[in-house]
Amino acid sequence: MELRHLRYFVTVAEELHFGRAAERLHIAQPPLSQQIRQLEKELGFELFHRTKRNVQLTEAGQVFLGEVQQILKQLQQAVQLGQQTSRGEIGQLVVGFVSSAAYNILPTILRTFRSCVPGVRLELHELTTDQQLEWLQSGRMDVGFVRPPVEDNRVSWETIFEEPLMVALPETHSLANQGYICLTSLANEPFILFPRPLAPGLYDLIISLCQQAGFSPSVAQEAIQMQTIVSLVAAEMGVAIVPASLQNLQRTGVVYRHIRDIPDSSLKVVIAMIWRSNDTSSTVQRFIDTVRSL
Amino acid sequence: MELRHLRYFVTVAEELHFGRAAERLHIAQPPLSQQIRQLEKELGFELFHRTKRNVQLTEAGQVFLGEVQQILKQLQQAVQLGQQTSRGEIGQLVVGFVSSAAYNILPTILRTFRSCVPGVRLELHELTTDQQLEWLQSGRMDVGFVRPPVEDNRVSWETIFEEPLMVALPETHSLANQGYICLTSLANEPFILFPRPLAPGLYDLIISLCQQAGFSPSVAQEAIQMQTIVSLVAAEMGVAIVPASLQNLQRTGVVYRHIRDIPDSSLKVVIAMIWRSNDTSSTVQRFIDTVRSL
DNA sequence: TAAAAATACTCCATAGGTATTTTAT
DNA sequence: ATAAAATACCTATGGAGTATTTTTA
Repeated sequence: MELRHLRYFVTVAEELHFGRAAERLHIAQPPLSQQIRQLEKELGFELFHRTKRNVQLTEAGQVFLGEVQQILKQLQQAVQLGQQTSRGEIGQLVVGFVSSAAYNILPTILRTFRSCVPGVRLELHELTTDQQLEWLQSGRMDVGFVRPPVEDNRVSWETIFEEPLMVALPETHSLANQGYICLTSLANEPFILFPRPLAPGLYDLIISLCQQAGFSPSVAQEAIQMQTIVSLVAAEMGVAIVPASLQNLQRTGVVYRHIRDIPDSSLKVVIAMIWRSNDTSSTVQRFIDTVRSL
Repeated sequence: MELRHLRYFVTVAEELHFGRAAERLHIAQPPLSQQIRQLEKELGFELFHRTKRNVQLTEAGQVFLGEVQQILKQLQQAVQLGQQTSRGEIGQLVVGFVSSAAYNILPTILRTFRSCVPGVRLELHELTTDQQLEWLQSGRMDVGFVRPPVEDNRVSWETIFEEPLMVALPETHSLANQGYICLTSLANEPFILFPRPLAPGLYDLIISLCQQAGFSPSVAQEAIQMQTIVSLVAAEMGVAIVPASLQNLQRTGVVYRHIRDIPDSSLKVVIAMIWRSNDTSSTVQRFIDTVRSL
C-alpha cells in the first residue's frame, strides 16, 4: 500500500465516479480502476459497490475513508510541523544569564525573540558564568549570557554588550555631590564586592583597577546579588564598583558616578553570548541570529 | 511522497545506520540513501545530520518521526477497522419488532447476536408491521420482525417462527376447566381484539376463524398491546385469541387453551424477518445469517 | 585504513497510457 | 444506444541493484 492508493481512493470516494476522479488526478481512468482494485485486494475488503452505472462506498469503505482523510490531514500537519521546527520556529530553549544581564540587554532580547518566534518556549535560569558553562556542556542549557573570559574551545562566544563600570555611593556620602569621582579618593573606603568564585572576571577587574589607582580595597562585605550590593550601599555599609546598567535598578539612597582617573577602555565590562560550538539546533541558530540582529 | 519514504525513514531513524536499516528493509543501502534524500528534498528540510561515521536525527527529524510513527500506527488501525466493518463486526443496526415478537424469538435472537458480534450497537423499536415497512423503506430501520403478509417487492422476508393461536380465558370462566376448547362454544362470548389497522393479518385471521366456526365475534374491546389484552381477559371483560407464546407472559387470572375444532394448519400464526432487498450492509447480512442459524 | 554514506550506472518492475470490451440503463 | 467501468496490452519512469568513490574517525 502506498499513499498513492489512499489519495486515489479519497478522490474516487469524493467523486463517486472513476472517470471524473481520474480527471481530477490527471491520470487515465483504467489505471485508476486498477489501483483501487489493487488496494481492495491488499485490504481484503471491497471499498466500493460498483455497478457499471453507479459507484457507491461500502460501509467498510465509509469507515476507511474517514480514517484515511484524517491520516492524510495529519501527514500534511506533520510536514508543516517538521518545516517549522527546521526553521527554528518551534521548540524550546533553555537560556542562562548572569544576574546583571537582567538589567540591560536581556529584556530586549527576550521581547524581540518572543515576538519573532512565538512557537519557541523559553526557559530562563539566573546562573553564574561558571554554572552556565557547566550546564551548557551537560546539555541542560542551550544559550547563555555571561561575563567573559570563556576558555573552553567547545563553547562559542560573542560579545554582545559593553558598558562602563561606575561607582555606587550612598547619597549621603561626602563625594556624592561631585559629578565624577577619582578612584584614588576611594582608597580608604570600605568596598562591597561579589564573591570572587561567583564572578572572577568582574572581581579581578575591580581589584586591578584599584591597584592602578594605587591602593588595595578593603572588603567590607560580599554579596551574591546585584540588588543586595546596591542595598548595602544604600545602607551606608560601603561603596561599590558596578556595571552602569545597574542604574536601571532605581534604588533610593544610592547615586552612581563615573570614574575619572582610569581610561574608559579599562573600565569596560562586557556581556557575551555563549552556545555549544557543535550545536546543530535550528532553534539555537535562530536565537543567535535574532540576538545578532539587535 | 509515498508510504515507502515514511517506512524507510522510520527504519533509518530507529537504526541510525543506513546499512543496517537497508538490511532490515531487504533492500540495498544506496537506494535507501536515495529515497531518504528524495524525501528530504520534498519535505524541504533535513531529517538526519550525516557524517560518514555517524547518523543522527535533526530536531525536525525527531518531530517528524513522532508524527509519522503515529500516522503509520493509525493506518494500521484504519485497515483493521475497515476489515472488521466489512465482516459486519462493527457498526449499528436498527431493529424493529411487533410487540408479540418480544415474547418468543426476539430475546434469543438478540442474545445470540450480541454475543457473536459484540461490536455492533443495536437499537430496538417496537413497531407495527406497517410502521416497520415504512421505516425500512425510509432507511430509519435495517431489519424487522413482523407478522406477514409483506407485499413489497423491495423488501425481502423470511418466516422464522410459527406458533398456534390459543384461546385466552378468565380462569373463572365456565370453559376454563376443559383441556381443549371448541371455537364454536365461544360464539356468544365478547371478544377482545387488536385494532385492525395495527395488525390486519392477525385481525383478519381471527375473524375468518370465527366465520369458519359459524359465527361473527362481537368485539367487546380493542387494545393496542398484548399485555393489555391479557389484562382485560383477566378482568373478565371477554375472551381473546392470541399467539401461544403469550403464555410466557405469566398473568394470574388467565388460562390458555388450545382450539380443537379448527385444523392446526389454519391456526398457525407466523413471525417473519424483513430487510431491504438491495441492502448491501454486511452488518445486516451478518444479522440475517445469525438469525438463520438459530 | 577501514567503515559507512554517497555517487554512477544499469535493469526491470510497475504505474500509467491507449485501445477495446463489457454491461447496465 | 450510451455512458462508464473493466480488461488487454504497451510504454517508460523510477526504484532497486552492482560497482565504485568519497570521507572521517
